Amino acid sequence: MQTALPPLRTEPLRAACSSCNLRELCLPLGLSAADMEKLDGLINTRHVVARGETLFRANEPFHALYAVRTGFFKTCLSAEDGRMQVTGFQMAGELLGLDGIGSGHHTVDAQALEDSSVCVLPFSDLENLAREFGALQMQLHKIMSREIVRDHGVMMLLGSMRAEERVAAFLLNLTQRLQARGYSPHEVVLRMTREEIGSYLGLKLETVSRTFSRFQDDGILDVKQRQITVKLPEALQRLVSSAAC
Amino acid sequence: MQTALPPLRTEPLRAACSSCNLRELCLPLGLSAADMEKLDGLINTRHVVARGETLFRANEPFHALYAVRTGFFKTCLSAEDGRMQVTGFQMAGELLGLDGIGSGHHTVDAQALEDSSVCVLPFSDLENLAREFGALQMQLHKIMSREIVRDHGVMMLLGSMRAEERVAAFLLNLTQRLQARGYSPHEVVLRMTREEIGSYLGLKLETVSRTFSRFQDDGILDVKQRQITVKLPEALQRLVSSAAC
DNA sequence: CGTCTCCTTGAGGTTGGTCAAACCAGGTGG
DNA sequence: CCACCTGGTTTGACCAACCTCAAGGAGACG
Repeated sequence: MQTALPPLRTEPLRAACSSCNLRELCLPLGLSAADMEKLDGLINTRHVVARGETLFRANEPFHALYAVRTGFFKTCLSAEDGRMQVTGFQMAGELLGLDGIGSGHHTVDAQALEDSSVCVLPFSDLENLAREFGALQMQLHKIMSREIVRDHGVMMLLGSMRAEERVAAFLLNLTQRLQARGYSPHEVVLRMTREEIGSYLGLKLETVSRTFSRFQDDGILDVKQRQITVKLPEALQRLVSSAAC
Repeated sequence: MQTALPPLRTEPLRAACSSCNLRELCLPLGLSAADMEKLDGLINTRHVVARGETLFRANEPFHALYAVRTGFFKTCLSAEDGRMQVTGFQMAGELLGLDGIGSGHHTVDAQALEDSSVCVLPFSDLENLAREFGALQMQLHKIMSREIVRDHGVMMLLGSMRAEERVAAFLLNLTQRLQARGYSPHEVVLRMTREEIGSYLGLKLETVSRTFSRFQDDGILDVKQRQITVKLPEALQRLVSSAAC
């Protein structure tokens, strides 16, 4: 728990969307070269967030979306009584802050799980630019819609899957996203604790740990602390898609 | 289960946003009179959906958003293995179809739980209009963002609340939305079955039923089938907000 | 009046939670 | 270099919340 907010390091930034190797995974997807340059003009700061620091917290005023450039985040919703629910894990190319648009203030905490950097997208500028060219508008709408669809998937997970299926689905999702970023889908280094995984999946940390151990006994995984080797991805897939049998 | 799709009754519509008594709860919220008239031009059809019929189904192509005019809907996500998860219940003034924007096809089934009618908002027209005037763009973004925030709340519910708290939160949410529409927050007629409530809350129908019975024994509710009288809303509130004690 | 769907209630079982102890890796300081 | 500490992880024993299965009841409707 941090009490004093460490000031975020802010760097002037020249490297922009048009030269970013994440552009096919991020907001600029589908934009023409000309449009992308206009988007470049909007992004003039990058924030560096050290592991453990928060990019923003619930109730802070909302000004901007953030695109993860490097690193790994979690978003966390806290209830009045102190309970926390991890609502997502974000990696390179993914957007943070969409929850703040509706009310004008953030509703979750966004915390870096490793040293990270983000591009700052001032939201009113983004809306103005989106009015200028439809491709950006469409891309923004798609990203928000996909976040809704992702959330529905998590509801399905939490509402009607058993512990094994939840963990399997979680690992598959993680490996697929890593693969889309050019990493091997077989080697995963977990950036989050068992407790954070458990919170996301609606399980206790002991259950997550036990499930990892069971998967290891079954030859599906190799688990060495946070280093996971997926030996039988198809076994995970089977667990997720036909578990009701 | 319906196999033959009954054709949706479509009516030409003159009554539009500017004269709709839901305008303060729906998309036009915050628009000037002039802007609202432009929005009127976009909405030229209304669909009538009989109880039990679907407005759209997963995998159908996405063309439009739908604003519930009268009636009540559920949205349902189905997994490959046949499991269903109710992802939401929508009442007058709420939007259906946001999930379809990202992929161009719907990802859930939207089924009417009572005879209902909706306004059809062709999405490409809506995007064009949103580019013309920022107030509409902003309102659309806010609605999508609030849907994301709502989903996060459901994750909290499913991930870290016990059965009693889930049911209490569900009833409170329902009564609050009814109150915003001018109904008494004490009298609720449930439009959905125990099984649908259970699916939404990640519980079995028997657990929902037992929880209702317990609340009745505790004097919090009066339950007569689907007619619920909330006698002690503050008891529900207490359950939701301080249940960890 | 029979049938159908939905709801209620009971008895018993299972999954995952709780509590507790021990382990492990990494960092710190003597 | 090693002892110690810390946060995170693993594992076991036990327990309870919720699920499963089953029977019966209440309305709605033809």
